[in-house]
Amino acid sequence: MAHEKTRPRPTHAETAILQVLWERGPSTVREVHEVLSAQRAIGYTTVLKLLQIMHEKGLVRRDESQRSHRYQAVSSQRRTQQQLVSELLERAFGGSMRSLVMHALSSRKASPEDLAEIRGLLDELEGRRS
Amino acid sequence: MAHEKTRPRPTHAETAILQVLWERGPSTVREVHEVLSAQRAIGYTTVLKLLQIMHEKGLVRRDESQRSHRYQAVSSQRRTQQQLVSELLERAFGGSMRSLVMHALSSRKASPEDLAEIRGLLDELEGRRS
DNA sequence: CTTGATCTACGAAGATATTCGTAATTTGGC
DNA sequence: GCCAAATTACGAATATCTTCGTAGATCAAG
Repeated sequence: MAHEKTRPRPTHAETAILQVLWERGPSTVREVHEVLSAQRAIGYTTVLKLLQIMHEKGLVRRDESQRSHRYQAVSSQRRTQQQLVSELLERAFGGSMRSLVMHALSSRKASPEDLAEIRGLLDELEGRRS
Repeated sequence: MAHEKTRPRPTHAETAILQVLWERGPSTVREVHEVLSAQRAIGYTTVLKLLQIMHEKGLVRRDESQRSHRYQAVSSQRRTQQQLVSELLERAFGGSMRSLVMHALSSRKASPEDLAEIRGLLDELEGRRS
Protein backbone atom coordinates (compact mmCIF):
# COMPACT_ATOMS: atom_id res chain seq x y z
CA MET A 1 0.00 0.00 0.00
CA ALA A 2 1.99 2.89 -1.30
CA HIS A 3 -0.70 5.43 -0.60
CA GLU A 4 -2.50 5.70 2.68
CA LYS A 5 -6.10 6.12 1.74
CA THR A 6 -7.71 7.20 4.94
CA ARG A 7 -5.76 9.28 7.35
CA PRO A 8 -7.76 10.00 10.47
CA ARG A 9 -9.28 13.42 10.84
CA PRO A 10 -7.16 15.49 13.22
CA THR A 11 -8.71 16.40 16.54
CA HIS A 12 -8.87 19.91 17.92
CA ALA A 13 -5.58 19.84 19.74
CA GLU A 14 -3.97 18.09 16.82
CA THR A 15 -5.14 20.71 14.37
CA ALA A 16 -3.56 23.40 16.51
CA ILE A 17 -0.27 21.55 16.27
CA LEU A 18 -0.58 21.03 12.54
CA GLN A 19 -1.16 24.74 12.23
CA VAL A 20 2.22 25.36 13.82
CA LEU A 21 3.97 22.76 11.68
CA TRP A 22 2.51 24.23 8.51
CA GLU A 23 3.69 27.68 9.46
CA ARG A 24 7.12 26.77 10.76
CA GLY A 25 7.96 23.72 8.76
CA PRO A 26 9.63 20.74 10.47
CA SER A 27 9.87 21.58 14.16
CA THR A 28 10.96 20.12 17.47
CA VAL A 29 8.67 19.54 20.40
CA ARG A 30 10.17 22.53 22.13
CA GLU A 31 9.53 24.81 19.21
CA VAL A 32 5.95 23.71 18.88
CA HIS A 33 5.48 24.06 22.59
CA GLU A 34 6.82 27.58 22.57
CA VAL A 35 4.31 28.66 19.98
CA LEU A 36 1.37 26.95 21.60
CA SER A 37 2.13 27.98 25.16
CA ALA A 38 2.10 31.57 23.99
CA GLN A 39 -1.54 31.03 23.10
CA ARG A 40 -2.68 29.02 26.09
CA ALA A 41 -1.37 27.10 29.08
CA ILE A 42 -0.11 23.71 28.00
CA GLY A 43 2.64 21.48 29.35
CA TYR A 44 5.70 20.43 27.44
CA THR A 45 5.03 16.74 27.81
CA THR A 46 1.48 17.26 26.64
CA VAL A 47 2.75 18.54 23.34
CA LEU A 48 5.26 15.73 23.21
CA LYS A 49 2.59 13.13 23.82
CA LEU A 50 0.30 14.64 21.23
CA LEU A 51 3.05 14.56 18.64
CA GLN A 52 3.79 10.95 19.50
CA ILE A 53 0.16 10.05 19.07
CA MET A 54 -0.02 11.95 15.81
CA HIS A 55 3.02 10.04 14.68
CA GLU A 56 1.30 6.73 15.45
CA LYS A 57 -1.74 7.91 13.55
CA GLY A 58 0.38 8.85 10.59
CA LEU A 59 -0.46 12.53 10.77
CA VAL A 60 3.16 13.60 11.13
CA ARG A 61 6.53 12.30 10.05
CA ARG A 62 9.42 12.18 12.47
CA ASP A 63 13.09 12.77 11.86
CA GLU A 64 15.00 11.04 14.63
CA SER A 65 18.49 11.70 13.37
CA GLN A 66 19.02 14.38 15.97
CA ARG A 67 18.51 14.05 19.67
CA SER A 68 15.61 16.46 19.44
CA HIS A 69 13.28 14.83 16.98
CA ARG A 70 11.80 16.96 14.25
CA TYR A 71 8.19 16.55 13.30
CA GLN A 72 6.51 17.61 10.11
CA ALA A 73 2.97 17.40 8.85
CA VAL A 74 2.32 14.56 6.42
CA SER A 75 -0.70 16.06 4.70
CA SER A 76 -0.34 19.50 3.27
CA GLN A 77 -2.27 22.34 4.76
CA ARG A 78 -4.20 22.51 1.55
CA ARG A 79 -5.25 18.91 1.61
CA THR A 80 -6.22 18.93 5.25
CA GLN A 81 -8.21 22.09 4.86
CA GLN A 82 -10.01 20.54 1.94
CA GLN A 83 -10.89 17.56 4.07
CA LEU A 84 -12.15 19.68 6.95
CA VAL A 85 -14.24 21.88 4.69
CA SER A 86 -15.82 18.88 3.02
CA GLU A 87 -16.64 17.43 6.36
CA LEU A 88 -18.18 20.61 7.68
CA LEU A 89 -20.13 20.92 4.47
CA GLU A 90 -21.74 17.53 5.03
CA ARG A 91 -22.02 17.79 8.73
CA ALA A 92 -23.66 21.14 9.18
CA PHE A 93 -24.60 22.50 5.81
CA GLY A 94 -26.23 19.47 4.28
CA GLY A 95 -23.83 19.82 1.38
CA SER A 96 -24.90 23.33 0.50
CA MET A 97 -21.69 24.90 -0.65
CA ARG A 98 -23.39 28.19 -1.34
CA SER A 99 -24.59 28.45 2.21
CA LEU A 100 -21.13 27.80 3.56
CA VAL A 101 -19.50 30.35 1.31
CA MET A 102 -22.07 32.98 2.14
CA HIS A 103 -21.48 32.41 5.83
CA ALA A 104 -17.75 32.56 5.45
CA LEU A 105 -17.87 35.73 3.40
CA SER A 106 -20.09 37.41 5.93
CA SER A 107 -18.15 36.30 8.94
CA ARG A 108 -15.11 38.41 8.48
CA LYS A 109 -13.97 41.52 6.76
CA ALA A 110 -12.28 40.65 3.52
CA SER A 111 -9.61 42.65 1.79
CA PRO A 112 -10.08 43.88 -1.75
CA GLU A 113 -7.42 41.38 -2.79
CA ASP A 114 -9.41 38.55 -1.23
CA LEU A 115 -12.53 39.61 -3.00
CA ALA A 116 -10.72 39.99 -6.29
CA GLU A 117 -9.29 36.51 -6.06
CA ILE A 118 -12.61 35.00 -5.18
CA ARG A 119 -14.19 36.86 -8.04
CA GLY A 120 -11.57 35.44 -10.31
CA LEU A 121 -12.44 31.94 -9.25
CA LEU A 122 -16.10 32.66 -9.77
CA ASP A 123 -15.32 33.75 -13.30
CA GLU A 124 -13.51 30.51 -13.92
CA LEU A 125 -16.32 28.43 -12.52
CA GLU A 126 -18.83 30.24 -14.66
CA GLY A 127 -16.74 29.37 -17.66
CA ARG A 128 -16.10 32.94 -18.62
CA ARG A 129 -13.34 33.32 -21.11
CA SER A 130 -11.30 36.44 -21.84
CA MET B 1 -30.00 35.88 32.62
CA ALA B 2 -32.59 36.14 29.95
CA HIS B 3 -30.20 35.23 27.18
CA GLU B 4 -27.89 32.27 27.33
CA LYS B 5 -24.60 33.64 26.19
CA THR B 6 -22.56 30.56 25.57
CA ARG B 7 -24.25 27.48 24.33
CA PRO B 8 -21.82 24.62 24.02
CA ARG B 9 -20.60 23.74 20.60
CA PRO B 10 -22.45 20.66 19.34
CA THR B 11 -20.42 17.49 18.95
CA HIS B 12 -20.35 15.42 15.81
CA ALA B 13 -23.26 13.19 16.69
CA GLU B 14 -25.18 16.15 17.97
CA THR B 15 -24.70 18.10 14.77
CA ALA B 16 -26.12 15.20 12.82
CA ILE B 17 -29.23 15.35 14.98
CA LEU B 18 -29.53 19.12 14.67
CA GLN B 19 -29.36 18.66 10.93
CA VAL B 20 -32.45 16.48 11.10
CA LEU B 21 -34.28 18.88 13.38
CA TRP B 22 -33.55 21.82 11.11
CA GLU B 23 -34.85 19.95 8.10
CA ARG B 24 -37.90 18.40 9.69
CA GLY B 25 -38.77 20.90 12.36
CA PRO B 26 -39.84 19.66 15.82
CA SER B 27 -39.54 15.89 15.79
CA THR B 28 -39.91 12.87 18.01
CA VAL B 29 -37.08 10.51 18.89
CA ARG B 30 -38.56 7.96 16.54
CA GLU B 31 -38.62 10.35 13.65
CA VAL B 32 -35.07 11.44 14.21
CA HIS B 33 -33.98 7.85 14.57
CA GLU B 34 -35.64 6.89 11.31
CA VAL B 35 -33.70 9.51 9.42
CA LEU B 36 -30.38 8.77 11.06
CA SER B 37 -30.61 5.01 10.88
CA ALA B 38 -31.10 5.33 7.15
CA GLN B 39 -27.63 6.85 7.04
CA ARG B 40 -25.82 4.59 9.47
CA ALA B 41 -26.42 1.94 12.11
CA ILE B 42 -27.53 3.56 15.33
CA GLY B 43 -29.81 2.34 18.10
CA TYR B 44 -33.05 3.97 19.10
CA THR B 45 -32.00 4.52 22.68
CA THR B 46 -28.76 6.06 21.50
CA VAL B 47 -30.69 8.77 19.73
CA LEU B 48 -32.92 9.16 22.75
CA LYS B 49 -29.96 9.53 25.05
CA LEU B 50 -28.29 12.04 22.77
CA LEU B 51 -31.42 14.14 22.65
CA GLN B 52 -31.69 14.00 26.44
CA ILE B 53 -28.11 15.17 26.77
CA MET B 54 -28.67 17.91 24.22
CA HIS B 55 -31.67 18.97 26.23
CA GLU B 56 -29.56 19.23 29.37
CA LYS B 57 -27.01 21.26 27.47
CA GLY B 58 -29.68 23.57 26.20
CA LEU B 59 -29.16 22.69 22.58
CA VAL B 60 -32.75 21.58 22.06
CA ARG B 61 -36.12 22.40 23.52
CA ARG B 62 -38.52 19.66 24.50
CA ASP B 63 -42.29 19.61 24.28
CA GLU B 64 -43.54 17.03 26.76
CA SER B 65 -47.25 17.61 26.30
CA GLN B 66 -47.57 14.41 24.28
CA ARG B 67 -46.39 11.01 25.27
CA SER B 68 -43.79 11.13 22.53
CA HIS B 69 -41.79 14.20 23.33
CA ARG B 70 -40.99 16.55 20.52
CA TYR B 71 -37.58 18.09 20.27
CA GLN B 72 -36.57 21.18 18.37
CA ALA B 73 -33.30 22.96 17.87
CA VAL B 74 -32.80 26.02 20.04
CA SER B 75 -30.27 27.78 17.85
CA SER B 76 -31.19 28.38 14.28
CA GLN B 77 -29.33 26.56 11.57
CA ARG B 78 -27.99 29.89 10.47
CA ARG B 79 -26.56 30.79 13.82
CA THR B 80 -25.03 27.38 14.42
CA GLN B 81 -23.48 27.32 10.98
CA GLN B 82 -22.00 30.72 11.62
CA GLN B 83 -20.46 29.44 14.82
CA LEU B 84 -19.03 26.35 13.17
CA VAL B 85 -17.58 28.30 10.27
CA SER B 86 -15.92 30.77 12.59
CA GLU B 87 -14.44 27.94 14.54
CA LEU B 88 -13.11 26.16 11.49
CA LEU B 89 -11.71 29.43 10.26
CA GLU B 90 -9.64 29.86 13.40
CA ARG B 91 -8.83 26.23 13.86
CA ALA B 92 -7.54 25.26 10.46
CA PHE B 93 -7.32 28.33 8.32
CA GLY B 94 -5.58 30.67 10.70
CA GLY B 95 -8.41 33.11 10.16
CA SER B 96 -7.93 33.32 6.41
CA MET B 97 -11.43 33.69 5.12
CA ARG B 98 -10.25 33.80 1.55
CA SER B 99 -8.60 30.46 1.86
CA LEU B 100 -11.69 28.89 3.27
CA VAL B 101 -13.93 30.28 0.58
CA MET B 102 -11.59 29.21 -2.18
CA HIS B 103 -11.56 25.69 -0.79
CA ALA B 104 -15.29 25.58 -0.45
CA LEU B 105 -15.86 26.85 -3.96
CA SER B 106 -13.50 24.30 -5.39
CA SER B 107 -14.82 21.40 -3.41
CA ARG B 108 -18.14 21.04 -5.10
CA LYS B 109 -19.89 21.86 -8.27
CA ALA B 110 -21.93 24.98 -7.85
CA SER B 111 -25.06 25.87 -9.75
CA PRO B 112 -25.24 29.08 -11.74
CA GLU B 113 -27.70 30.34 -9.14
CA ASP B 114 -25.20 29.70 -6.38
CA LEU B 115 -22.52 31.54 -8.24
CA ALA B 116 -24.82 34.42 -9.03
CA GLU B 117 -25.78 34.83 -5.41
CA ILE B 118 -22.20 34.70 -4.25
CA ARG B 119 -21.28 37.23 -6.88
CA GLY B 120 -24.04 39.43 -5.60
CA LEU B 121 -22.62 39.30 -2.10
CA LEU B 122 -19.18 40.07 -3.46
CA ASP B 123 -20.58 43.15 -5.12
CA GLU B 124 -22.06 44.26 -1.84
CA LEU B 125 -18.86 43.70 0.04
CA GLU B 126 -16.92 45.64 -2.52
CA GLY B 127 -19.30 48.49 -1.96
CA ARG B 128 -20.41 48.65 -5.55
CA ARG B 129 -23.40 50.82 -6.06
CA SER B 130 -25.58 50.96 -9.16
C1' DC C 1 33.56 11.35 35.49
C1' DT C 2 29.87 13.80 37.65
C1' DT C 3 26.16 16.89 37.53
C1' DG C 4 22.41 19.50 35.75
C1' DA C 5 19.67 20.33 31.80
C1' DT C 6 17.03 18.44 28.15
C1' DC C 7 14.80 15.04 25.87
C1' DT C 8 11.95 10.73 24.95
C1' DA C 9 8.98 7.00 26.46
C1' DC C 10 5.37 5.45 29.04
C1' DG C 11 1.51 5.00 32.00
C1' DA C 12 -2.35 6.66 33.84
C1' DA C 13 -5.78 9.91 35.44
C1' DG C 14 -9.59 12.80 34.19
C1' DA C 15 -12.73 14.65 30.87
C1' DT C 16 -15.80 14.10 27.19
C1' DA C 17 -18.36 11.53 23.69
C1' DT C 18 -20.78 7.55 22.13
C1' DT C 19 -23.15 3.50 22.60
C1' DC C 20 -26.81 0.61 24.21
C1' DG C 21 -29.14 -2.62 27.68
C1' DT C 22 -32.60 -2.82 31.17
C1' DA C 23 -36.33 -1.29 33.88
C1' DA C 24 -40.25 1.38 34.57
C1' DT C 25 -44.12 3.88 32.52
C1' DT C 26 -47.79 4.83 29.37
C1' DT C 27 -51.17 3.74 26.03
C1' DG C 28 -54.21 1.72 22.63
C1' DG C 29 -56.65 -2.45 21.40
C1' DC C 30 -59.02 -6.43 22.72
C1' DG D 1 -58.85 -4.95 33.11
C1' DC D 2 -54.93 -7.04 30.59
C1' DC D 3 -51.38 -7.32 27.32
C1' DA D 4 -48.22 -5.98 23.72
C1' DA D 5 -46.00 -2.14 21.82
C1' DA D 6 -43.89 2.16 22.35
C1' DT D 7 -41.70 5.37 25.12
C1' DT D 8 -38.77 7.53 28.70
C1' DA D 9 -35.26 7.33 32.28
C1' DC D 10 -31.15 5.69 33.93
C1' DG D 11 -26.83 3.55 34.52
C1' DA D 12 -22.95 1.86 32.76
C1' DA D 13 -19.57 0.16 29.44
C1' DT D 14 -16.55 1.64 25.89
C1' DA D 15 -14.02 4.68 23.20
C1' DT D 16 -11.61 8.79 22.42
C1' DC D 17 -9.25 13.02 23.79
C1' DT D 18 -6.44 15.71 26.72
C1' DT D 19 -3.50 16.27 30.28
C1' DC D 20 0.69 15.62 32.78
C1' DG D 21 3.92 13.16 36.18
C1' DT D 22 7.74 10.17 36.48
C1' DA D 23 11.53 7.47 34.94
C1' DG D 24 15.25 6.77 32.19
C1' DA D 25 18.39 8.15 28.38
C1' DT D 26 21.48 11.57 26.38
C1' DC D 27 24.44 15.32 26.28
C1' DA D 28 27.29 19.45 27.36
C1' DA D 29 29.99 21.79 30.79
C1' DG D 30 33.14 21.71 34.24
